[in-house]
Amino acid sequence: MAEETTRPPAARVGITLLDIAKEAGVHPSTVSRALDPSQAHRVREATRTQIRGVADRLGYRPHLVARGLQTGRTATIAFVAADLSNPFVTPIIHGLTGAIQNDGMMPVIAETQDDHDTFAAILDHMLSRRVDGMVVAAARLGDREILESAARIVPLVLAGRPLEGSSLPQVVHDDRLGGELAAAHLASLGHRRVAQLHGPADVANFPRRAAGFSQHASGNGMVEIASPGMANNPTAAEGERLMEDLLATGMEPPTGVFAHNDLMALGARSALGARGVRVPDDVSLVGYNNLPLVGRLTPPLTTILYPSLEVGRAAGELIIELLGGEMVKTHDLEPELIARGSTRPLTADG
Amino acid sequence: MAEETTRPPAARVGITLLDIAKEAGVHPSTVSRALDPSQAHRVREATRTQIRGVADRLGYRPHLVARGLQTGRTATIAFVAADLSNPFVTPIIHGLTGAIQNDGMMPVIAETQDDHDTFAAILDHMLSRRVDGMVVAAARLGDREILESAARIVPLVLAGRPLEGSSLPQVVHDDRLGGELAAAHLASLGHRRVAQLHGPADVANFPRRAAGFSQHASGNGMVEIASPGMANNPTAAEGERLMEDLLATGMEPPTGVFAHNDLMALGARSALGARGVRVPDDVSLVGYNNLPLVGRLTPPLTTILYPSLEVGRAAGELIIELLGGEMVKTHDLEPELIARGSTRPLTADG
DNA sequence: CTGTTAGCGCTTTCAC
DNA sequence: GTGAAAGCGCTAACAG
Repeated sequence: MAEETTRPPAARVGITLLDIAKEAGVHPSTVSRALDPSQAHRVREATRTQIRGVADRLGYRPHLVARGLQTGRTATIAFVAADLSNPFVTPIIHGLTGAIQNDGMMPVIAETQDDHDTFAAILDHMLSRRVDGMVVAAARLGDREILESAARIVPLVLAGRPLEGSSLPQVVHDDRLGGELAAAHLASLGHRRVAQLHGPADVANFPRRAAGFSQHASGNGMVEIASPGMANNPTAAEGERLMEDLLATGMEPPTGVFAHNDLMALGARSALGARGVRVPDDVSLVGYNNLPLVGRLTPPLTTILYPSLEVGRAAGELIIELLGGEMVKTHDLEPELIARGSTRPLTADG
Repeated sequence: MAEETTRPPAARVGITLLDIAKEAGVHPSTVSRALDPSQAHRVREATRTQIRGVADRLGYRPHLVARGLQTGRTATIAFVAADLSNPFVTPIIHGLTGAIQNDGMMPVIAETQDDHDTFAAILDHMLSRRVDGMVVAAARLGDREILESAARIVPLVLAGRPLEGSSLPQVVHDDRLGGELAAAHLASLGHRRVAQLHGPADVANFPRRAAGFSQHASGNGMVEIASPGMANNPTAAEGERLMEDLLATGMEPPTGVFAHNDLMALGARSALGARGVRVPDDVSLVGYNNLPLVGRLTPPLTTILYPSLEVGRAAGELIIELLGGEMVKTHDLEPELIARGSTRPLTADG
């Protein structure tokens, strides 16, 4: 005994396939087919255009959550950064977004703040959201297990920060070569006494840069002044601190300094300026990343190009390949020296 | 006649409530309650701890998509930017993420590239995703209707870019006052001949900054040199172009220049440098935003602080209030002059 | 305190 | 070419 239909419990918020089906006098599944580009050919043309007309008129909008529950895919890629305030991550997000947006996919963003437990919680949460894939730019050495465990469940790509001793798919950048380029550049300018400002050791980029630099330096007769410790974070404040410590040792200062990233280089510049040491007259300074603005500093900063935008794009493409079951062809993006005004030839009196 | 159970069609990927229920010998809904903090008290303690034990042992992870379909909420906030490569948006994302991440919410990011149709498509897509709210930092004048139409469906907050003639909830920043501060600063340094480098007119921030500046300038006996057009985008390249055009007019150049944002100021600096015009010796230069690095330029850039981080955070809080059905108390964030080395008192010979 | 039942909106066999 | 029926995993009435 059919009663009058009662209003559904949840406030009706949108048009559903059922609404269209009723209006068009067909079955919901027919509407589903007519509206799905890959199935539309199974529906007679007349029915199809009629259905589409009704859908447009009613302002139908597919319910991606419902579809996701059915299909198991959410058209969503997790992007996990350590610190969103680092200007180095923005271009990665930018590249990633561009690479996946065309496929209707979008990144969901979270930030670990370089805390392991937060990281673990975020990975877990992303899995609960059933993201289709993850791009991780937050890896530190201690995070390997949680990352590999997540990667067993969903395609996961490392970008921006590599991970020592892991075989996870990643967008590879040759940090070691970057370090070599920095040393080679200083060597070519005649510098002999050099020093590095080290980024944190558990972020794999930095030890690699350090190794490349040291190897080239020692192989070319340069003297590398032992560094006064290591940055806790790769920030300007830490670069400033390290540079101060170096100057405070009282030993003869280096004529060439390689800071492991641009932010640290900026901090170092401040420390040098405060001591009356001029760049590049007294000290040549090399950074890493080529952040958007460093070319406009006075003097403009010599740096190693890190192709962030391309890294983000490559990560997106990699994820999409992985989703399509394709072979993972690991992308490989080379560093490049950008010589600018913060380095100059060592003169006789320098 | 019970046959042997066949494998479910879709590859089993995770533990479900049903698995736990079977294992624990209770009904799925009891499991649901036991695991939901707000319902757990309705379950006997013994049952509850047992259920939780089983859940932990099995590695249960709630299926947020399924939950979302049932509850109508996705724990997701859309963030729509015009251009993710503008360093001005990162802090907004950062602040937003921080403000909502504690509630288990995360931003999904998309980029309009300042294209109206792309914008419309993105809004539509976000609605299809059933995001719980939207934070929009991409509004241009022509986007009003699509924004208001989206706002009728889901809580929507404007941040970063206001919208003329709209009553959408927004994080308010007083751009007009910012313009006044710039003019007042130049006036206090004795500058009389001034000019503006205008950002695009359909991004509401810029006309407001312009109006504030002009009003204060004319009210204080300054002569504002007519600008050579307007930037198509608020970028360094456009700032450079405008500054070149201004210098190329051949008329006596201004001694004080207000660029509508820092990027344009940087471009202007390059144009000035190329002509041998020194900052601040010949021209005092004021920007807007206080981007992370501009304080470290030589000379450091005088600018108006735009509190991006707080804007992002406030937008997140506003959205959460809106979701909770609270009154919208519009946040209000003031500009602030940051006087640095790119401006200096006008000397007799200047 | 727990089980039953229904259903969120969609896709997807399987029939006809 | 279209309809029927089932079910993705969960929550939320309603009983008892």
